[in-house]
Amino acid sequence: MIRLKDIAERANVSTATVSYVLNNTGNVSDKTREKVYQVLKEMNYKPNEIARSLKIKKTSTIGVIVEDITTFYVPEIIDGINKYAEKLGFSILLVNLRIYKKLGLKLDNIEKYKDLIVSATNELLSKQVDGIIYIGVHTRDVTGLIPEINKPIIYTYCYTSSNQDSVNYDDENAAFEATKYLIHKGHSKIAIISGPVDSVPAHRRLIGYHRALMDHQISFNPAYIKTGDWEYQSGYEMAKELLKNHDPPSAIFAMSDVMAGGVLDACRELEIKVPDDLSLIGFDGQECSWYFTPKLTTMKLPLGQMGELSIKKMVERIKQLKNNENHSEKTQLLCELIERESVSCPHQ
Amino acid sequence: MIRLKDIAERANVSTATVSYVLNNTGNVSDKTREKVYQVLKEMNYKPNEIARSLKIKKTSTIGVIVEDITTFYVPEIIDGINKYAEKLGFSILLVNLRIYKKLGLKLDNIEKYKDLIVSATNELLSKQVDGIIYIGVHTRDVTGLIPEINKPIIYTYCYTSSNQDSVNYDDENAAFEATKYLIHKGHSKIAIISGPVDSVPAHRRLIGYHRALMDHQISFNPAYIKTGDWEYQSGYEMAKELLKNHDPPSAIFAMSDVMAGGVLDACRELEIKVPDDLSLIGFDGQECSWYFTPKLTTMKLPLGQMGELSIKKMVERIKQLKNNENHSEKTQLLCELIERESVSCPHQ
DNA sequence: TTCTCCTAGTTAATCGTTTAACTTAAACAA
DNA sequence: TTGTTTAAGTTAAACGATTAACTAGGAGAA
Repeated sequence: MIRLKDIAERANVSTATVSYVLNNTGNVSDKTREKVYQVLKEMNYKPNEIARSLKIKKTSTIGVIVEDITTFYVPEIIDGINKYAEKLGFSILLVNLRIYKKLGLKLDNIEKYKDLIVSATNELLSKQVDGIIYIGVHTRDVTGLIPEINKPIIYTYCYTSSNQDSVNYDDENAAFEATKYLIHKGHSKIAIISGPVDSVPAHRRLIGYHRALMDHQISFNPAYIKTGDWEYQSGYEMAKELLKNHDPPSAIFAMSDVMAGGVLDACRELEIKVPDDLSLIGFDGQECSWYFTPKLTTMKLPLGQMGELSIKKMVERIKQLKNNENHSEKTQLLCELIERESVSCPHQ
Repeated sequence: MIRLKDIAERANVSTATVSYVLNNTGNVSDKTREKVYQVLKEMNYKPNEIARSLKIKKTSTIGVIVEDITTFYVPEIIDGINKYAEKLGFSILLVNLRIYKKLGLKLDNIEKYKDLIVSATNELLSKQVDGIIYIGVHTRDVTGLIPEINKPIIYTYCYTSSNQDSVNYDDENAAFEATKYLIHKGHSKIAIISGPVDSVPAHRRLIGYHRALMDHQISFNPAYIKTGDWEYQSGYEMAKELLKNHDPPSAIFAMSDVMAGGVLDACRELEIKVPDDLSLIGFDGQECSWYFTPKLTTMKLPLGQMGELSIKKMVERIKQLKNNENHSEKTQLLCELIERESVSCPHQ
């Protein structure tokens, strides 16, 4: 490994001079600078960032903690983070908690959950990251899960009720827009398959749904509200309940694409044609929803944007921390409706 | 930030003693050890791994380069890497080339391609990673793309004709098994929708397909071989060509799940029922194939295993490098057939 | 008593950078 | 001529760990 010192010796200057050349600081004559550049190239010098980090006390590395990298929304968020991290010269130290594999889908062992997060945080802190981005599960409130550290933390794809930075999408607005879309298509018998009752995003989306109905003077029918658990099977079952109703809805808004997948399978069994006999709108904008039959109309989450915004905010906070400022802000991004084939105007 | 020195002062010992306690080396009396432990806990000490890395010349960090983190196979490979990296105390420095976003799907600007890889490698080298895992595109030969470095490189999900370490799956065997499965179901008119002619894996799979036919004395019909480009649209078009044939196949083997998706849409248009009138088998085992109608029978890639094996091999190589040994090996893993609903026995 | 060996520590150099503080010599002003 | 300023370097002390080499003191042997 070629060191700065080797360059200095070969170029007959001090290590300081080489360092000044590399960092474009200090007073170096053009002649010396040229000479140093030449030797640098000759010896194919690559700076040791570890040594540099130790001295300047920053690593230009940010830690990204994800609960499970194989869940559909994670890669796009990371991609968004990357997009800007690269421009700004930040590297990404990735910690994949593999939390579902370790604790099961329910995540009910909260102590173990916390332990995993604490040790991930410690790992990142030991490696002297300049900040941490936490990509959680949107469904869960992560307040108090990550220990206080004196470095910026940005939460994305998860809620925290403490006054910390977070980047999310606007659940209420997205549900409002989805419902409004169905109403504008002429539907008034609009059912909804929600997430679990104790879920924050499910709750907010329900509010958006109600608001859209009220805005259009559509009376609210409690029989049209079903509670699922985000997964396929619950979509399937709730659809059956809805469609066997004596006054079935003409449209269903499923709060996840995979529940919408379950609805479609229920419809096939009951020989109900989508979108001819029933309109269906999903939520998430997962790639797989394009392959549904019919191709699913859905609300696409702004995942890439969330990643981008997270890293931008991170860099801002790092700067502010240096000036001893202390800000934080919760940001909500808008979702985008993707019109495909699963919604049409109702009969008659 | 609490330093080792702070601990030493508070415990009235030298920094060396503290270091010996932390690393469980040297001669330290039980009494002193206890005292140090106590202070360590009191002050909530977290070692500075950057300083440590500088001194011991290893970072316990491996660089993972991916061409595009949003492609379907990447997260599962990373998850596999993580599984073992964590146990062994390695962190992951992730570089996402975002290569499709930068160079387009064709990747024909080979110089720019190389540039991106070189600068990713330099970044990782500067950060002193102990080795690099390169997750490529299976379809492309990456020989010569990554510069020679004196640290282990493991290639996975890509070919390299040089004698470097690689971890892949066995294309020929997978195609052989898929074809054999159709034959055992009673099919003999088996068409195949291949990847591009110049693609190494497509070529190998074709060999496996041929071998299965030959093994069962089924004559080979050139009209049953179509060339796609792995994408949906080509599956759709090639299916139409095959099915309009005067002697259409009773089964189609599509070399990617998304091409199989195209086949299904073609069948819907032509009112051909899958699996009743036509059997279909895919390749990849992407999650979305479960949501196809009917649910797709497909060959699942051993992605998690590939990740695991990559990191295992990496650790082995790091150890060997210390002893100045120099080995390398190309490993191929088996795919697994997932039986779902898109294959049945042929009529009459 | 004297010598040797152990045990339990300490001292200080080192890893590869950065950078404050210093030096030297030339340029310029009065 | 002398003094001041500036440009272009150099020197050496950090950064926070590790570890080879050393030391001091006690135990045991001869």
